[in-house]
Amino acid sequence: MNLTISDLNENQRHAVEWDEGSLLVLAGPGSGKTAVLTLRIANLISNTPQESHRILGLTFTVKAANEMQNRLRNLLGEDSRRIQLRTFHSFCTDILRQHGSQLNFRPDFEVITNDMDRIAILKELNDRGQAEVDDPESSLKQIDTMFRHGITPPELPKYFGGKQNDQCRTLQNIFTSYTKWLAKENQLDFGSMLYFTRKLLERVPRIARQVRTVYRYVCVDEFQDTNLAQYRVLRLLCPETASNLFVVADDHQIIFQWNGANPKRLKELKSDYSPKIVQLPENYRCPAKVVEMANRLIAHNSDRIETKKISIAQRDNPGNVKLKSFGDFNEEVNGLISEISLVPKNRRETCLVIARSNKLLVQVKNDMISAGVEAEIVSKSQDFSSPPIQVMYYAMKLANAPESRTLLNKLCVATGLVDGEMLSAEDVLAQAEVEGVVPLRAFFSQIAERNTLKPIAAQGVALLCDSLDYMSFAREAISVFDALNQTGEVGEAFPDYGYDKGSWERISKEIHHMHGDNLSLHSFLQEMDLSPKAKTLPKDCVRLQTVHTAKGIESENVFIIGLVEDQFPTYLSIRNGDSAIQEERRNCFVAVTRSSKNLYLSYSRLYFDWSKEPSRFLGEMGLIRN
DNA sequence: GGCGGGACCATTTTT
DNA sequence: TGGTCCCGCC
Repeated sequence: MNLTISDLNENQRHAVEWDEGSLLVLAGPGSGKTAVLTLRIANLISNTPQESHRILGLTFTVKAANEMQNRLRNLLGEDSRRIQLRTFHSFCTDILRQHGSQLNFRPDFEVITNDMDRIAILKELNDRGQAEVDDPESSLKQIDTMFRHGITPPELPKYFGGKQNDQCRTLQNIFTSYTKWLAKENQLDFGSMLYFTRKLLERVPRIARQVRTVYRYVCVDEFQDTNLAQYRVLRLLCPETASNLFVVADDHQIIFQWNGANPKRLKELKSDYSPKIVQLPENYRCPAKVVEMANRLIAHNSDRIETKKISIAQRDNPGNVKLKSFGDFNEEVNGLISEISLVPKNRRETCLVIARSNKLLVQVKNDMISAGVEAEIVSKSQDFSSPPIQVMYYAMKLANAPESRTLLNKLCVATGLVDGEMLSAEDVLAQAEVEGVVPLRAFFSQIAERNTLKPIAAQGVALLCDSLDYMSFAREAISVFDALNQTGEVGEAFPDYGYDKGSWERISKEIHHMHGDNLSLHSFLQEMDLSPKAKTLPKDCVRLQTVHTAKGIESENVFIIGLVEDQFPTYLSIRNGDSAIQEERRNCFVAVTRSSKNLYLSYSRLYFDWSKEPSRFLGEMGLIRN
C-alpha cells in the first residue's frame, strides 16, 4: 500500500497533517497506519525546511524500520537523511556509541545475543565469588524481568513485599555484578542497552538535552508494544507534556505482555501527555464478515480504551469464512492439507497457516511435506548457525574485539566443524604470545597450514588484520565457502549454509542502505547482531506461523488451526484468569484480522490423546453456539 | 481382578 | 485443569 496524501481518508489526512504537540493515532488492523506514519514524517520534512530539524522514528522490528526507510527514500530522496529510523535497541546503541564513555563504554562494544553467553557470565561471576548465583538460568530470567520493567536495584525491595529480604539482596547483588561486568568487558545485551541508555540520560542531563535538541520530533510505531524500560527512555526524549510526540497504537493488538507490554501503558501515555487522539477505524484489509467477527470477539474484553471505535469494513470484498471440526488433530491436519491442495501450486505463498503454539505447526509441516505440499515454519534466529558463515563472522568479531577469549573459542569450534580438524584455542593463544601478535593473526597463520581453509588465511591477514576492509574479506570468504560447499554435482556440504549466506547478504545490504557505505566495523557488527536472521522461503511455499510472528502481516488465504480450549486460549491463560484470557482474545483478534480474503478455521475433539472443547472465541465470534 | 496413584504436558520470543 | 494408560499392590 503506497499511498500518497490525495489517497487518504479524512481521518488519515488529519493525522498526516498533524504539526506540533502530541498526537495518539488509534488505528485498527488494515487501517494504513504505517502509511500514515510515513506520510506524516514526509510532510513534516517538507514543511520544515530548516536542515537542523531532525526526526526520530522508533519501531520495534528491524523490518518495520527498513520498510519505512525505503518508503521515505522514495518519497523524499536526499531529504530523507534528516530522518533517523531506528528500532529502540538500535537507537540505544547509537546513543551509547556517542556518549557511552560516561559509563565507561567504548564505541566498539560487543553485542551479546545468546543466552548461553550470558549464563556463562553469571557462572563466571559465581566462580570468582563476585555474586552468589545458584541457578544461572533463573537468575538470568530475573535480570531480564528487571531490564524489561526498567527496575533498578534500589527499586527492587518494592517487588519483594516492601522488604529487603535475603532473596532481594541476592538479586540486587547479582544484577549489580552483572551490569558491572558488562561495562568492564565493553559488552551489551538487549536488555542492558535500554538500561544503560536510561541511566546515561538520567545521570548526564546535558546529553539528554543535546539529544532532544537534535530530535525535535519523535514518532513511535506500534506503541502498544512498548515496555516500561522503553517508555522510560521515551520519557527522557520527550519530557514535556507539550513534546512533539506522535504515536501510533492499537490497543487490541497487545500480545507481548510477557515482554512487558501492558494495556496500562496507553493510559500512562494519555495522562503524561494528554495527547490529541485521532482514530483510524477504517479497515481496508479484511472482508466485512471478518471485520464483524473481530468486532464481536474484542467486545468481550474489558481492558479496552472505552472510546475506541470499532473497525469499519471498507472493502467490498465478499471473502469466505469457513469453520470445520474434526475427530482428532491428525484428521484436522489432513483436512487442512486437502483445503490447501485446492489452491494452485504457484499461489501457495498466499497461504498462511496460523496456530497458537509451534507444537501444532511442527506436525502440520511434517504432514504437509509427506503429502508433497511445500511448507515452512517461519521463525527467526539471532545467530548464524552454519559453520562457514560462523568462521567468517567470528573472525570479523575477533578483529573488533581482539582480546575476547569467548570469540576465539567460538571461532576455533566453527573452524573445526568446517574442515573436520580440531583447532585448539590454547595453541592459537600460545602462538600469539610467542610471536607477539593478536590471536586473530595467529589463528590465520594456523589455518594457512590446513588444506581446505588455506585461501581464507591470506585474505584474512590482508583484509581484516591489516586494513579492516571487512566487506571485502566477507566477499572473499564467501566465494571460498561457495566452492567448498559444492561437494558433488549439486550436493551441499553444509545444510544451513545457503540460508545463512542469504540472510548475511540481505542484512548487509539493508544495513548499508540505512547507515551508508562507510560504516565502521563495530557499528556494522552491532547492527548485524541486532538483526534477526530469518530464513528466506522457497517459492510456492505455504507459510506456517504462530500468532505472534504473524503480527503485522496479511495474507489472502488464512488458516487458523487448533481452536480449542487449552490450546487457544492456552491452558495456562485459563488458569491465570481474566487478564490472561483477554490477552488470548487479542491474540485471536490478531489472527483473524490477518486475512485479506478467505479465512478457514478448524478445531478437533482430540489433541495428542487429550479431549478438548471448542474454543470460547468461536462462540464469541458468533461461529458456534456456546 | 480391582484398586489407587503417578505420569503424561506445561505458550508466545519484536531486539 | 483435564482422560487414559500402566504399574504395583492387595
